[in-house]
Amino acid sequence: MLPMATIRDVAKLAGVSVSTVSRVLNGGVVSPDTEARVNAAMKTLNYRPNRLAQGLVRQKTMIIGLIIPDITNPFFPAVARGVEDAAGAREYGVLLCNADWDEAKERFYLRRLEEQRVDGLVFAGPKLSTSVLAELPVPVVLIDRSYEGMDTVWTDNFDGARQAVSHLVSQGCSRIAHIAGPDSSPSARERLKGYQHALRECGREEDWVYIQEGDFREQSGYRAMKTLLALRRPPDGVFAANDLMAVGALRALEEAGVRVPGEVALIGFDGIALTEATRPRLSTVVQPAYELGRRAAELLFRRLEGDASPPEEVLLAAELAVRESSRRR
Amino acid sequence: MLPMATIRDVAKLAGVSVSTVSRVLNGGVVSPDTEARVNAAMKTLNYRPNRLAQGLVRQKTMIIGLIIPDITNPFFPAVARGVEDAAGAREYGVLLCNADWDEAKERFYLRRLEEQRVDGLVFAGPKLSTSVLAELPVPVVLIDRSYEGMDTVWTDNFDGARQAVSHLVSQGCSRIAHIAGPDSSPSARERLKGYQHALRECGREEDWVYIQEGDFREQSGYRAMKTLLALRRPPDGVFAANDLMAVGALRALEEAGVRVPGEVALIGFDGIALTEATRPRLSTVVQPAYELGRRAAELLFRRLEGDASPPEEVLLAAELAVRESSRRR
DNA sequence: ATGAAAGCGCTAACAT
DNA sequence: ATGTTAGCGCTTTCAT
Repeated sequence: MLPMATIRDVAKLAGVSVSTVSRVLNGGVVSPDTEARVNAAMKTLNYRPNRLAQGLVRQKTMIIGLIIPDITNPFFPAVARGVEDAAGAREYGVLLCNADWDEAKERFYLRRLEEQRVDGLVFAGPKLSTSVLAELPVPVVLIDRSYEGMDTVWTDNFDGARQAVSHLVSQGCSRIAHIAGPDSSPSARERLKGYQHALRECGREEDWVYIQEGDFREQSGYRAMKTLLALRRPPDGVFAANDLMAVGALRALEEAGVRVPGEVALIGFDGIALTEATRPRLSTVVQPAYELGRRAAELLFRRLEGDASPPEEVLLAAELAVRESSRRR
Repeated sequence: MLPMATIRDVAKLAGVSVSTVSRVLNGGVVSPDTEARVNAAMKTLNYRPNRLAQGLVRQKTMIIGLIIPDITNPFFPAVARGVEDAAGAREYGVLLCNADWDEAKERFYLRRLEEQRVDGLVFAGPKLSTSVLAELPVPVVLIDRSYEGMDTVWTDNFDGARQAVSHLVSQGCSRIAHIAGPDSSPSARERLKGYQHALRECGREEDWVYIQEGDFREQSGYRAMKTLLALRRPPDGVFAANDLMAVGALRALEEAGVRVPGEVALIGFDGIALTEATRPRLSTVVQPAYELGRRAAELLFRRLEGDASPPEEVLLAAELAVRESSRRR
């Protein structure tokens, strides 16, 4: 538990100057003989270079920030893991922040990360005005939300939703409902648009009456489905804007004794593990969550390495996974 | 995107010395008048104190490390969230590391965190020898594994397992199997012991022949259950050492057309969200994952505040959640 | 109440 | 090939 050795201690023990030690640390020219002595000294002192001090002079901390809404939400662990793997490979650390879909918290953590002088930032919070993000003194990559002039990586939510609805149509559904996400979420809005577009394409705008807004949580899917079932002519196909709400809808269906997919075909969005555990297994539009995180971090590192090309918008494909809850034929 | 203002810039603009600025920053004695001028200067320069520089002189970084096996494993997000909440409340940041149950990675990240001069560490990796952890120059709190002389917080795995088995007995099971976790996991070993103990208590050691070892993953639970079903006299009750393996077992049971809980009663361990999505819903022993993380972090902060009392072992209770997969009467 | 100056542990010119 | 030195941005005595 003694104070950690400094570069000075190493220098003294090895009988050289601190700059020589710094050189062996950072790969400068050093005679093999001194290098050996320095390394020996480092070992006996169990020396660890101080990243704070390095950061202060080099003006980089080798830390990036990651702001997400909530790591306990099943969509984000894979995102975080993707970011961490990309960072770890480059000797970067990741500072994790849970902002709870709360603008004040997003702001709070942003400030903290500024004070920490993180070298860059992956931001997956939906609330904070993008203009404040654009003014940050470090590169930022957005996840799941675009903004003119900033780097973004996101899933093609519009197309994913379109695929889901087309699939329901192909299964013979004639009244297709949508349990939408909160209007404040950019990706929820895209999914809603994709739903509307797909129906318009086959001349069925009248189904739009079956739109219910939820908040991405299981309970809201349950309630929305209850509402839909109480209609005079209930839908026979339901596209939920995320899996959690789809699971809630499934529960409502089950309680009402409605056969799935027989009477109502159901599909979700995200591709979380839960979808494989339900019976029937839940069809879903799989988001490449890990890739989302990894690509975002990799784009960030390209910026950190000096790439000054115009802002990129990386659009990752969503993939339809047809399982039991929507398969009728 | 201009370089961030320093304390010097603030001092100059406010017409005072840097030490005065530092005083208003840290609550020293300053005349109301100068304080106002300094604050104004900070605001116009959008000044953010540099935590690196502060850390270098104060010898603390306000960062703690968190080493876990894998954030995408459904048990850990809640743990991480607990740690983060406790840390955030004290203005600390959390550096997240995924060590993948891999000793080399645990070692690697440990080194990284040392270099980062984190003020302390919550360690949930199962592999690394505890003696190296005990020698760290900063306080460490272990999760889910105890070690003589170190702070630990963990779930009462032994008692949780005992509860699970007693419950199966009470449901009339006469041949109770255990799908164990890997022997390398301390908590898996405790659960196995709890299973054995409970059976011994009612004189049924003979059931021990029904022990199958898995690796905590879904697939291994599936395979273990297959093996058990192939037996001449298969078990009529199964306690899986975690929920993921229980889900796998459930799948095997379903494929074999075995009624659950009618012919085989099943119970898992952990209390992950998946257990509510299966049909039948999976009974389980709920671990207080969030609390595990929160308490670990809080114990760590007590140490950081100078508490030098003897090492603590915090044992959190596991709670039996009886759902459909094991309820027979 | 305020300022001057030393130093936290390191890197990066600049010398030699 | 190696050493000397001036900072990086801050806190903290010690003066005044």
